[in-house]
Amino acid sequence: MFRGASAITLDNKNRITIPTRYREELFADCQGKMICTVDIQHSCLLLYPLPEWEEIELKLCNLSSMNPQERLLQQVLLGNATDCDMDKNGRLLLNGPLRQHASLEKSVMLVGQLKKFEIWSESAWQAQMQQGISKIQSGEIELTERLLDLSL
Amino acid sequence: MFRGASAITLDNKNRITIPTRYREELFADCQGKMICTVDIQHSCLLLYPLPEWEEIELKLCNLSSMNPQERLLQQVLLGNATDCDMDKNGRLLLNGPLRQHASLEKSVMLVGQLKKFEIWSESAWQAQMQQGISKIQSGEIELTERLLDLSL
DNA sequence: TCAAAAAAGTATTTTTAAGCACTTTTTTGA
DNA sequence: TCAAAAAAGTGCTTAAAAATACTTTTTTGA
Repeated sequence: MFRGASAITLDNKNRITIPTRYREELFADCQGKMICTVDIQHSCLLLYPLPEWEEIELKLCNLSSMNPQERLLQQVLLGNATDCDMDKNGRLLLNGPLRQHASLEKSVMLVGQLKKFEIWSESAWQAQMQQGISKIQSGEIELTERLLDLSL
Repeated sequence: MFRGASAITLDNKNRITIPTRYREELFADCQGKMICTVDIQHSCLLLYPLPEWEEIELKLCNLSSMNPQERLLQQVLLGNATDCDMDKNGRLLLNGPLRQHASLEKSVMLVGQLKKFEIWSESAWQAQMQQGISKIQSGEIELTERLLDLSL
């Protein structure tokens, strides 16, 4: 399970270094083999250990390609899915389309979200956190059954 | 079970010293391994012994990332969740984003809240206590079933 | 006044990032 | 079609920064 946000840099070969504290778990999960694709709600990327991604692929496989919305999801998610293998120094290469979707420049955030990571540009992540917290504090969120169950 | 508020200081390496009276219990619970994240209602931090936090993580895991509100909560809580291990002097390091969320400067309050701690800037804590008590005394709080059941 | 705890200061280790060199693949032009 | 050049990918090394450990000083409370 991954958690926490780390500020990292995209080097001039378009690689990011995975923080060392995640590497052991990643090698156990997937020998460093991961899949990166675009997020459909935000300008960020999603990074999955291969076995996790394969479960998602199964679900995508069960969508109907006759339903335009379901097909669109398949196209976007699968079309952007890229194999990213950690190199011997714990780095991942991010290709152009992925970087563009998330507007990645030099300063990048890698955010642990349990079974996956999110990859954000630093400025976009900070904006997301600020407006997220103010949204929650101002009561703009509807408390679903599941949320009420969440006593912190 | 933790209770009571302690005034402590944030040193110039951004560490806080956990009062000694909590240390024995913390070592028994989690060998000093704790998770700190932001509070979503106030400008303060929440500090959990690892096993307590893992229960919350399980609940967060069952939220739907397709629902924007549920996903936002995951992002805020998990994205800010930071491993904090007590060092041999019983200290914890607090990173930048956490300190900023709670506006922590030198004077900090560590407040025991049963299974977790809250971390406040001293001034924010005093304000919260003052207006909290006056709110309760002026009857501004709605008495729910659960509150009526609470005979002090 | 003494002892224990907290805070501050110092040193060491680990981690990250940046620079450089080498290899492989792709493109281009003869 | 082939060879040369360019581009892209990979790996290693060094230097800076951050985290961690250790020690000393100061404060607090008994």
